[in-house]
Amino acid sequence: MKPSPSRHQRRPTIVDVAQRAGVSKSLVSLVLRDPTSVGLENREAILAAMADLAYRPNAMARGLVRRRTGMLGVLLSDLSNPFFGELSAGLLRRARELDLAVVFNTGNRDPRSEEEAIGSLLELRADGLILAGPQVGEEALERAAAEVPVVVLNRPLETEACDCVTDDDEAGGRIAVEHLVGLGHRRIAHVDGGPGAGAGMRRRGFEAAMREHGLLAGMHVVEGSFTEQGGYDGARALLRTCAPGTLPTAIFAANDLAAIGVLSALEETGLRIPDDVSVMGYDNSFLASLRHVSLTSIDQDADGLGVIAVDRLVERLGGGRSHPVRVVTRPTLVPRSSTAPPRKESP
Amino acid sequence: MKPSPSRHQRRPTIVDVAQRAGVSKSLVSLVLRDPTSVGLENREAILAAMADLAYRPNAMARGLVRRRTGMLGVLLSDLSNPFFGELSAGLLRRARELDLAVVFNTGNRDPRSEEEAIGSLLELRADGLILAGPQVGEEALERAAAEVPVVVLNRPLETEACDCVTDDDEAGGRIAVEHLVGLGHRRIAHVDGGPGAGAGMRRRGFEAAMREHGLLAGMHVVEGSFTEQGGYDGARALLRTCAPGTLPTAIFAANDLAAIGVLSALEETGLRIPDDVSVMGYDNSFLASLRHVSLTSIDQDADGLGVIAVDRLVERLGGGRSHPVRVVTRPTLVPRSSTAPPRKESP
DNA sequence: ATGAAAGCGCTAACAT
DNA sequence: ATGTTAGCGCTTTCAT
Repeated sequence: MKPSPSRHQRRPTIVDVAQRAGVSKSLVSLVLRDPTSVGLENREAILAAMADLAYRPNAMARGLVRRRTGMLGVLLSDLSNPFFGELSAGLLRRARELDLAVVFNTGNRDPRSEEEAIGSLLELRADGLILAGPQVGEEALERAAAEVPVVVLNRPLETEACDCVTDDDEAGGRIAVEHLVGLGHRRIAHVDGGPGAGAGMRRRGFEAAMREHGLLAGMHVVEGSFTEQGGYDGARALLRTCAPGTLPTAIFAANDLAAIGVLSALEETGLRIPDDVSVMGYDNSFLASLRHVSLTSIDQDADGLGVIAVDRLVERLGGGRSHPVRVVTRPTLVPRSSTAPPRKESP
Repeated sequence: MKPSPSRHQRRPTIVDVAQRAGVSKSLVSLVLRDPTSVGLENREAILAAMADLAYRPNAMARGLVRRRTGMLGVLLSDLSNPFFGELSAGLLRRARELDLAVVFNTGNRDPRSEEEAIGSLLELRADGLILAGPQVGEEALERAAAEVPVVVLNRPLETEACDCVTDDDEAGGRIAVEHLVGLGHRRIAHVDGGPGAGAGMRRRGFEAAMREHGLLAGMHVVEGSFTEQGGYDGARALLRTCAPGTLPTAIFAANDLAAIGVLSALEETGLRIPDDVSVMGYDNSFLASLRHVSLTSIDQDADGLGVIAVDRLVERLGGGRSHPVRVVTRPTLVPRSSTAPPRKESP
């Protein structure tokens, strides 16, 4: 009969290891950090004892005294957006390389629960925070930054309290226009991302480039969001409001998800892509690369952003820098088969 | 001139709060757990002090003495698969409801790095582990289970050391066949998931149902994988090997991603969906629901699986159960527009 | 090269 | 109702 039914046994501590190896805890602790600093004989005894007991150092106890947990806290605004999946992949990979653990959390785009989520990461004593597209107010960001270094991703910031790394969304908007104009399009519409972070910049870039090309007359901007539904609704609105024959020959959506919504709305109306209308997205997520979709998109290298974020944070943690830093990455065009020159209408 | 340039100030401890409120640490500790058990006057003084200092309890210190961290460790086999995105959403939501933090990690489907990832979660002293589709050997699972309760998701298990919750993939395979046969299909192919967890069961369900319907003659099974590429390659193989006129009228892919690959391969050949060929996926991920895709799929309720996993784990943690449990959920059919009756060829 | 001792911030008996 | 005390498992001077 088992003593306590299937209870998990007390896990071995550093003292257990020390006893079994016949040394003091200090020596065991030393071996953990720098085995060579311990005499060969003792070292081997300790190593053996650790293996026998399946000893696993307690990161909390260590964190308590070291005042550093080796954990990075990450807030993702949205688990279901593939962009964040790719971001976390980069993040995790880099963190592992640096031997850091990552604690994820999300607030589901709700400012209140985001604050709670951040609070929870802080209670766990994450050494630093990476906030991807947070919706909380800047005061909340500053409060967090008063406790640990904070890197904010993909959200333009006023405050100097946080580091900030973001894709140049305005440039992205311009690149989209350049691509379409280069193809010969003159009537171009944008289904924007609504109030989401970065949406405004993409729209401004789009508008500015259109203006510079003297294409304001044929420009349309309709409201959308960063979801498939948003793109669908935006495209429907476009279809509804445009006089026949003045329909844009190209549509640039705020992100890939929305672009897929646009695709659907157009196809439902019997329009062919890219023959009748060209469509572009943003993010170059795996959705865009699906053969069935094959969407021309603007790549903001989510994976790379994750890596940069970790590196900036670690730089701060190491005390190597104390002034805030703004990193702005350049998006790039990834042409696929959803864009093509417009059909010749009148020569 | 700042004392130490932009260093983060020492964070207030329970002692700081106690001093400021003019009481002992114990009282502060009490207020943290049950405010009503403390005299009104002191309680208010303590609450005020906490607010003034922006005090945040140190979860590590607490965890050290309580022998419980309130953290759940979660291993995801693949960040980029939407299935896991939806799973984590359910997981996180339920965990938050129960006031538990979640620590994510991944081993990128590599057994060795998965073991490391699990080790890291264990060092952080996660109270329990949820492993979604792990690739590690059963001994590794047993070793982990010796330290904390472990719930394994979507992987059939021999060992009794872990709880195990999984979708009934074999039933899923049968459901797919029933749906297609009900529509009138007789020549049906399956692009399988290769060596991935659950792939074998789906295939077996498919084969069994085909046999029961006496459809073995028109059955094809080709190798694929849980990726778009796998589906694409599988469908190409099918197209290549089938004699003209004997091409299956329906294809069931191992998951949605693969189904999208199948879609692409068929479309490239000029085949129309569902007019020429019906296509089904598995997972009912958001991919399937994209209007542009609109894929009939088998739903295994990823979100719900996440909830169940947390609940099972918590049940163990509470000591409410010590024998292992197997939860098998029933998948359901979600019909969309990628399946339809086959074209009448010969009446 | 090794050990002793003093905490890290908190909780949980045990007093009062 | 409130204070005292003894750790939780570990690191880290400081001696030896």
